[in-house]
Order: sequence, then structure tokens, then C-alpha cells
Amino acid sequence: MNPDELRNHIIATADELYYARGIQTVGMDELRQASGLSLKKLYSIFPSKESIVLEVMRYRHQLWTTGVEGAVEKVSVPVDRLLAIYDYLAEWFDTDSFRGCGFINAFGELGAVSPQIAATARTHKQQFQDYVGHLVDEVGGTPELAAQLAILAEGAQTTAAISGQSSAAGSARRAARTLISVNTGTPVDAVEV
Amino acid sequence: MNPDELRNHIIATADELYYARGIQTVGMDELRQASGLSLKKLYSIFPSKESIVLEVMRYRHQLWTTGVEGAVEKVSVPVDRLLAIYDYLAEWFDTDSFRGCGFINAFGELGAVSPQIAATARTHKQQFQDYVGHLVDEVGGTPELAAQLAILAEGAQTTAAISGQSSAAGSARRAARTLISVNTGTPVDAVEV
DNA sequence: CGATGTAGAGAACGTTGGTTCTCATTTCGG
DNA sequence: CCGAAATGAGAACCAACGTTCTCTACATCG
Repeated sequence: MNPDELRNHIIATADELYYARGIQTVGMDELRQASGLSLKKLYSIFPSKESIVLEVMRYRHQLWTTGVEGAVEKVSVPVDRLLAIYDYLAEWFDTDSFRGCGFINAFGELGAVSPQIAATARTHKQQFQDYVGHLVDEVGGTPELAAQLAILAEGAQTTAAISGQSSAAGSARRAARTLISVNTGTPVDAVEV
Repeated sequence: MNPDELRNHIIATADELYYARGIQTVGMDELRQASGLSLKKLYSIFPSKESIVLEVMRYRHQLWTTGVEGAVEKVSVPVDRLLAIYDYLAEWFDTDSFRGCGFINAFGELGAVSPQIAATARTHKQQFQDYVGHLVDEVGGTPELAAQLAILAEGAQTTAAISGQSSAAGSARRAARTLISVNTGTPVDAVEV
């Protein structure tokens, strides 16, 4: 493994562990074991656990962004592009490993104690909101609609995580459809409520 | 302080600390100091830290429930009773100490490692969904509408927490108004979108 | 007053955390 | 082959955790 692959291997391993069980629950020794590397190696690549956590968050942001944008780009009708977000969520919620939004989890666990983790989570959410904003522009919707649709996506994630209701994606999707129709002036009759 | 007051004092103190900084970040020694009691006393009342965490969650559930229901009961028009939830959220978000939903935070931090904490968080969310369901019944809405409105409330909480946008309550409220109107057949024209 | 119990302060205990160090082993250019 | 540098396994280290224990001081009641 070249250095880049090594870095990535560590980050991907850490991501899996942190996401599944919480950050503070997973010690460096467990990461050492799971990655098959020595502590010395880990610390020669990253200066501290916190730096690994931050890299994991960047990594997860990448995964999320490419996942969502990939799902959106498969669709051409603007309204359906927006709704593709919720379809993507539905797929994710049905994953075995799904345990909510990693950024919300990291923020709740360590946001109060690590400004960098808090900032990284905030940036992630901000970028998602901006992305929704662009898609909303495509359908001629208002910024307010974008805010509402982003809130629906957030709510679906926590509802699916805690209540285990992966159906939350469907509810969010239907709500989004309604809000888009009303906001853009598409006849509501055309929408199944 | 009689035993009940003592218990409550400990729980309220722990709640403040855990909510503000995360559960694992606050050690028993800090709770001892903040509560002004000895460790011996703490452990004579609660068998373990986890039991305190669970009591804190029950306490917070009480606070939340009485807060929301109190806000709703001040209003008589069924639609406005539903919207009162989001007004209540708006007030909460503007609180200095606001740091998201304590149940989501606890779930993200310890849900994977403590089944009891996970279950308590789930129960809390379930009860809120049921409550929204009752209010939706009052306006003649469908269960699907209730699910959508609950998702909006969840999303507003995490959006306000991470992005610091307390305006999320307003967006959620407007979205809720739209969804209620469409779902119950109230003319949409009567709604500012 | 003296014996008995209770409460508090904080030391102690055992474990675990993140991080660093040791040292035997390997690698590899000369 | 040989010596220098790098690597790996894991011990070591220090601080913090949750929990328990000790011991002193004080209250209570005969």
C-alpha cells in the first residue's frame, strides 16, 4: 500500500468503527487492531486521534456528497432531481449499518468540546443546504423552499435512526413533493397527498 | 432537602452538564462538585452513572412534554395547536443553552453501546409522534401528515443545533402550515408560502 | 459523658484512554 | 555480507474514568 492508500485505509476503518459505536467508545487500540497496523504507524501518519476524527468527517462528507449528487445526476426532470435526494435517503436507511447522520452524532458527542468537530459538522450541513438551494433554483423555487426541504431531509435521518422507521424517507419525500408543488405553483391536484 | 428534592437536584444538575457538554465528557467528580454532594451520597442514591443518565432522560422527557403540551394547550384553534409546536421550538432554539435534542445527542453518543439509552430515546420520539398524531386527528388530517409534521420538528431541531439557524423553526412552521392545508383540503391560497 | 452510628472529604483501586518508548527484527544500499 | 535506518509488537506512562474504601468529625441518644 502506498501512503495514500494507507491513509485511506485507516480513515475508512476508523469511519466504520466510529460511526457504528461512537467516537469515544472506540479507542486507538481498537483502531490499531481493526486496521492491522501498529500504533507507531498510526501516529506516524496522524498526530492525534482528533486529527483522525476530522479526517473521517471529511471522508464521510465526500461519501455523502458523491452519493447524493450521483443519485441526483441520474435524473433529468428538475423536480425529480430534488426528490432523488429522498430516494437516496431511503436506500441509505435500509442499510444494515445505518445509525443516523454521522455528523449529527459527532456533533452531539463532541461538538461542545471540540470546536473543530463542531465547525466541520456545520460546514457539512451548510454545503448540503447550498446544494439543495441549487436544485431548488432549477425548479424555480424560493430559498425558503430550499430551507424547508433541507429540514425534511434532516428530520428523516434522525427519525429513521432513532425510531428505526426507514419509512421516514418516504414521508419526507411526499412532504417535499407537496411543498415543491405549492411553492412553485404546480397544481396540487397533480400530487398525491 | 428531603430525599425527593435531593434526587431531583442531582438529576437537574446532571441534565445541565450532560446536555451542555456531552455525557461522557462529564465525569462523576464533576457532577459531585456541581451538585455540592459527596460521591458517597451520589452512589447511595443512584447505583451507577448509567442509572443517572437514564433518570436524566426521563426528567428531560418530562420537561419537553410539559413544555410542548403547555404551549399547545394555550391555543384552541386546532390548526394553531399544531403550529404551536413550532412556536415552542422557536423559543427553545433561542435559548442560550440550546444544543439540539438531548435524546438525539444521547442516542448518537451512547445508543450503540447502551440498549437502555437507545430504548429511552426511541420511546421519547415515539411518544412525541403519537402526540402529533392526536393533534393531527383534531384537524382531520391523515397519519401520514402526522409523520411529516414530526419529521419537520426533528429536522428543525438538528438544523438549529448544528447550523445555529434558529430560523429553522420558522421554516418548519411554514412548511407545516402548507402540509396541513394540502392534507386537510384547506384552500392553499389562504397560506403564505 | 460515652458509645454508636452517620456523613463527608477525598484517597485508593482497578481499568482504560491517548500517547510515547523500547528493543528486537527486518530491510536494504554499499 | 554489513551496518544504518526503519518497522512492528507491545510495554510503559500518565492522566482520567467509575466506583469503593478509609478515616475523621460530628451528631444522636442512653
